[in-house]
Amino acid sequence: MNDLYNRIYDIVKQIPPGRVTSYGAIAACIGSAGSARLVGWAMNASHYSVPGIPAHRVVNRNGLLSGKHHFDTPLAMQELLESEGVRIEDDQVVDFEKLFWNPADFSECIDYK
DNA sequence: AAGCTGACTATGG
DNA sequence: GCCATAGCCAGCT
Repeated sequence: MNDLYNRIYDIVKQIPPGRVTSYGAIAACIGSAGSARLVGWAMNASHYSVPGIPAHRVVNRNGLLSGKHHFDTPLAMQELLESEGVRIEDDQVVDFEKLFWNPADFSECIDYK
């Protein structure tokens, strides 16, 4: 239900392919705005708790693949993103603003059930 | 129990 | 425009 992690998982799982979002957006979505770190921490937890979390679609506000080093291989994140059509340049998402997916835009966040 | 760390962000110099 | 500092929550040592 409304566990912090569950909200994050739910949002991240809703990220469409070829799209990316930022930790801050998710944090704001779950109501823990300012605690973007929790999102990253939750991602790390989900990594071994709930597979199927496209953490590679979550990058920092700069569009940088900050979490790539936490994947099985540092290149896994980039490979996955490129596989979805997202171009990566210098560990950074190209056209990040255009590919940015705002969870609040779908209102599936705080307003959820 | 107390302190540090961390896949962040915003502000200030 | 880039480097340094502060604020934030949760988990781990």
